[in-house]
Amino acid sequence: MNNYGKATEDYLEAILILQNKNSLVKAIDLANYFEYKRSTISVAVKNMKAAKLITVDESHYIILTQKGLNIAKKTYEKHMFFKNMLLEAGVHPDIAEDTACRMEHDISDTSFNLLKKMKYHF
Amino acid sequence: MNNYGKATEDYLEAILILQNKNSLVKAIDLANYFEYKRSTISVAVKNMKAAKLITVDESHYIILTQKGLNIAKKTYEKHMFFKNMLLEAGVHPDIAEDTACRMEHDISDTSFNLLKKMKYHF
DNA sequence: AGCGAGAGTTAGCGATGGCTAATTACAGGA
DNA sequence: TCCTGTAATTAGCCATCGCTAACTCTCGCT
Repeated sequence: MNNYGKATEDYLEAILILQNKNSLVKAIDLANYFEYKRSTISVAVKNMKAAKLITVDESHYIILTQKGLNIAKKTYEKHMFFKNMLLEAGVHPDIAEDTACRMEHDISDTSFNLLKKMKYHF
Repeated sequence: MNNYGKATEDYLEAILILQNKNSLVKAIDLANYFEYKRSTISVAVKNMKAAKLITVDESHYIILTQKGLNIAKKTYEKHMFFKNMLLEAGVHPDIAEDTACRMEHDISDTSFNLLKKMKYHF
C-alpha cells in the first residue's frame, strides 16, 4: 500500500537531484542520469504520474507532487547516510554510490531515524 | 558471473543456520523457515544444485558444497553485522532481522570488510 | 513545404522470484 | 496389501523492472 518499489524511489530521488541542479527536468534527463533507455523512463513516468507522485506539464516537464517530494527527500537522505558511511570506511566512491543506491531502499523511515541518532553515539 | 541472486544467498544462509541447529536439512525445513511454499523451495533447490552450490543425497538431504558454504558464511556474517547495528540503534528485533536480510545482499565482500574494520574506529 | 534529429510512447521479451494447482513418490499404520 | 499423509515436483501465473524494435510527435533548418 505504502511501497512504490525501488525503481520509483530511485526515480523520485533523481528528479529531486536534477531539479536542484537544472531546475527543469524531463524524461530524457532521467534517461541520461541512469543510462537507461528512453522507453524505460517513459513507462516509469507514466506509473509515477498515475500514482500521483509527479505531474507532467504540456511541455513534458516533470514536477514532484508533495507526496513524491517527501519520498524523494527521504530516499536522498538515506542515500547520503549510507554513502557517507561507506566513504568513511574507505570504499571507492563509485562503489559507495552504487551500494548506497541499493541500501537506501532496505530500511524503513523509523529504523533509519534510529540509525541516524545512533551515529553520534558510537 | 559471480552473483547468484538474493534469493539464493538467503537459501544458502538458511541452510547453514539450520545445519548448525539440526545437522540435517531438507527442502521442507527451508519452506518452514521462510514460510514459503514447498514448490518455491523445490525450484530453488534445483537451481542451487545446478549451480553446484549444494548437493542433494538420495534421501533429499541438502549439503552445502565448498562454494555454497563460502557464500553462506559470508552472507551470514553480513546479516549479523547489519542486524547488530540495527539492534544497537534500538530497532525492534523482528524489523532488524528483516532489514538485515535485505541489506546483506547489497554490499560486496570488499566493501563489507572495510565496513567491519571501521566499526571499531568510530 | 519538407526533411531529419531528438524525445516520447507502445508492445512485447526475458530474468528474478514468489504463488497456486495438479501430479508423483514414498513411508508407516490398519 | 492398501491407504493416507507428508514431501517433492512440475507447469503455468503474476509482479517488478530492465531491454529492443518500431512508431509518433514536434521542432528547427534549408
